[in-house]
Amino acid sequence: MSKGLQTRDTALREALAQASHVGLKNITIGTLADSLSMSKSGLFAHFRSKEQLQVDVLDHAADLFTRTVIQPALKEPRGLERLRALVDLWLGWDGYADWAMPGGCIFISATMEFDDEPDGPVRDRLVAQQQQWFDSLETVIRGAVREGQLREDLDTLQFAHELYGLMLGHHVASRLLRDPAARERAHTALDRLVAAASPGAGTPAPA
Amino acid sequence: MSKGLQTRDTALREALAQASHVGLKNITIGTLADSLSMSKSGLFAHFRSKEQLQVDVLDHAADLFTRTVIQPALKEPRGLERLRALVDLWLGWDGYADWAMPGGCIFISATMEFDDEPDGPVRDRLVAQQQQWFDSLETVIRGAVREGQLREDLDTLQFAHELYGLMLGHHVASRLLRDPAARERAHTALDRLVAAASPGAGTPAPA
DNA sequence: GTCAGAATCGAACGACCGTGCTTTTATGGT
DNA sequence: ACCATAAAAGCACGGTCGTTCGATTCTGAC
Repeated sequence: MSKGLQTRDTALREALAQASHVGLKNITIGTLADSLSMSKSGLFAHFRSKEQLQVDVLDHAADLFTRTVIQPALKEPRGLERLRALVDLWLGWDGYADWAMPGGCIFISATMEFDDEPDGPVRDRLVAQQQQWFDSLETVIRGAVREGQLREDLDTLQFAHELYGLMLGHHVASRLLRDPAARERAHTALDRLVAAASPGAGTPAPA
Repeated sequence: MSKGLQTRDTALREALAQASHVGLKNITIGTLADSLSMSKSGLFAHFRSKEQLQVDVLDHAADLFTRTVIQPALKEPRGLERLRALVDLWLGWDGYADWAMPGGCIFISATMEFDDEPDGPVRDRLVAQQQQWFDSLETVIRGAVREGQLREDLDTLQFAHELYGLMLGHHVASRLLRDPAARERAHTALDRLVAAASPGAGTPAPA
């Protein structure tokens, strides 16, 4: 790898770490340069604008997410086992303290920062990534359906959304409220979610 | 109301609106002053620091939340009816477009901004508010238990957390993904949550 | 070892940041 | 109508922001 690409990579790693706890909007070329013992302008040259840096950080994070969450989960046998592995890896990702993302999942914080922003390169990329993530979730869920472990007529997209909500709840409980029971609560919620989608479960309740 | 308090109130209203879409961290005395056709220093005098302004904005939002969500819900008969009313009002609150909070629920965005911040006046206030909100949720849920509409041995705190996760999911679906089905999905999730907690429902599934 | 090109630096820019001070203007009780 | 006081304005400060540009140093193929 050429010197330039190597520096760029190091910079992105540090930028991700900083973005995870001050927010993607609030990373600063100057602060980042200091952390890397570089000049502002020297660092700046690698990305041609702050906006581009933000997009690159998102891409870097997505790569990392794929390698540390999605791919390992795909090694588990298809079905509920894979789904549970995915959730566990996901919970681990959100708690990636000390290295990579001391401030917790960057996609969650970036979502809240850019959700009501007008369209733009950063928001667009983020939306695309999240939609792709929902696709992956649905695929894994459908795997469990095909294995006969979840019921045939399950609304897999709804399931994916509820799973996502569960993870968001975990994020708040563990990070803001610092609740030691957060992880256990997430598992409980997942169990209930799976139970309601099991082939045995009757059509639920009155509206 | 004296002139000073009136100005202060107007300022807080505007500050809340701006904070809801640039984030509580990123509101600016200067921008805020311009929006109010005031001088920076004239506005600044009302709050003695930016940090104090942020705390005051949170308090202002909490007041508004109590008046528009909690109190109206308390007019419904205790039990599931009240719980569903609360959720509907809550969904409305998160979509308070055009006035008050064009950027969606400020507590959600503030949570993501301050979750991994060290303790401080702003974070502390936010945590206290959220914990109080969880208490209110639990109280309403317990009301449904006492009415015999939810089962006796229900873990009401777990229920509250899952309900909160559901709302967070709605926030993402409606604001980031702009999914028109977001509200319907939230209702579906609530139905499932209630169904699983109904007195009829058997002890769910294998671990 | 040379030399083109890549990588980095240093200095500067205009703009805006939060905050402190002093002065001007508006308010409202008497 | 007066006047103490409250509210707002004006101005300045040191700092940081993203970005530009020209000069400098380093890298790596030949």
